[in-house]
Amino acid sequence: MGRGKIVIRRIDNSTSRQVTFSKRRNGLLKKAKELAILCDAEVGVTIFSSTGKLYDFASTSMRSIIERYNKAKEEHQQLGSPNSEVKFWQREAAILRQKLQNLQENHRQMMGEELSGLGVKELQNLESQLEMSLRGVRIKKDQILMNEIQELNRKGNIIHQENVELYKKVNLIRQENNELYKKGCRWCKQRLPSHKWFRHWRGFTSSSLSPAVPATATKL
Amino acid sequence: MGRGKIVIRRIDNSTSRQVTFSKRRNGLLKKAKELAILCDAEVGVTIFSSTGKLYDFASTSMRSIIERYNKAKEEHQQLGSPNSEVKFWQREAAILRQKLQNLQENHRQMMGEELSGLGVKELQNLESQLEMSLRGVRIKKDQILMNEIQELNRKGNIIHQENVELYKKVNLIRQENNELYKKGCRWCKQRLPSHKWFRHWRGFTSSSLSPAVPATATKL
DNA sequence: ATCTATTAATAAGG
DNA sequence: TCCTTATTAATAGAT
Repeated sequence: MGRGKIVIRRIDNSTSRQVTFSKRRNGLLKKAKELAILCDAEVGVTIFSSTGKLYDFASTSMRSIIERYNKAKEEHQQLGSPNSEVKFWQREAAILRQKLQNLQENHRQMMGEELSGLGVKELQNLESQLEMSLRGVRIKKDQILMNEIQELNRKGNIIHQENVELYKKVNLIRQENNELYKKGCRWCKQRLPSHKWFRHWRGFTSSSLSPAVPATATKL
Repeated sequence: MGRGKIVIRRIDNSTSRQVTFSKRRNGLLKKAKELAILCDAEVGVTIFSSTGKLYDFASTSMRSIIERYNKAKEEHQQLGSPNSEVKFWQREAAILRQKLQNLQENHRQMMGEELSGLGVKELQNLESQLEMSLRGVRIKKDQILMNEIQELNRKGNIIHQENVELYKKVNLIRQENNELYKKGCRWCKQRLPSHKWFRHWRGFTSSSLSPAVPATATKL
């Protein structure tokens, strides 16, 4: 798979050996990953270059793979390990692995995967389960959305009320203003033309407005 | 590098997954060997199939590779050490327990349980996932049902054909009968009234009927 | 298991 | 190491 065919034998030229190592190492690691994903396998690869540098890949963890490897080889050789504690935890792990696998299969079917091998009856059960779940999820979602709408309406009403209050206050103050304008400034007794009046006048005291502008009004 | 392009994602169909595993496992091991030879590297590959079967390759020996790996990683916890082994399996069990818990939570949500705590966005994702699954399940189910209907139709047609053939045969034999009746009994030369004729006559030979009543006709 | 069309890996060269 | 390209090798899908 290159410009020419090669024989599988140590590459003499150290530069091309290094180049080939780099390419094929990447290729091997990639293929290992793919195998693990495609086929749901636990795969570990360990590579030491001729210069002693380490490259590795583990679909789970190298430790787990090495332990599993040792265990698999152990079973082939010696069946009697004296350590009962280790055995206990190994059994525990095996049980959990089994449970995980069962649940995973179940879950995959709910995800609509791995449906081959199921009969009509099983598919019907799955279908109604999914329908039920879907109904539940939709109800929950709608509930949340309805609550949000309700809450928004509530806040809207409050704000509307506040607006009404503010309008009243504004009108009240406008009237007061007009009266003051007619009388002239109560402090300096001046009468000014209407367009200069607002600059001259010092404004409302803060206490005259604040009750109508509560903090909630700014939340939205 | 096959008849079509594939995405690297777990293969759903267990048969093709098994076939692909077989092919790619061999490919990976071959490539590992080639890398070791071509580039003078120390290479180890460990593969556990999803069914737990072990496949491995070591250019030198797995023990040597593991030891070198441990040294390189500066992990001096020897893997045969019983003390650390217990700890390893304890951690392994804890990890599996955690995974199981996570998957369980996920699965429960897909079952429409434990929905509180989810936001609108998450609920929407769940909803569309469920819709997708449901579509898949229904398609699968319909497929099976359609196939069954087709098969029944096929069988129905075959039986209908057989019926037609049988009718022909019956008519033929009825004619033959009539002729025999007119001529009188060929064994005893008697002529009997029509209503006594059938009792008298010994019946068809079995070979005259059997070709028209094949085994398939009784299958339904 | 075998076949083969197609894709993926990679040898050679820069 | 990266890029390009011609060529071989791997393999997906079918049988």
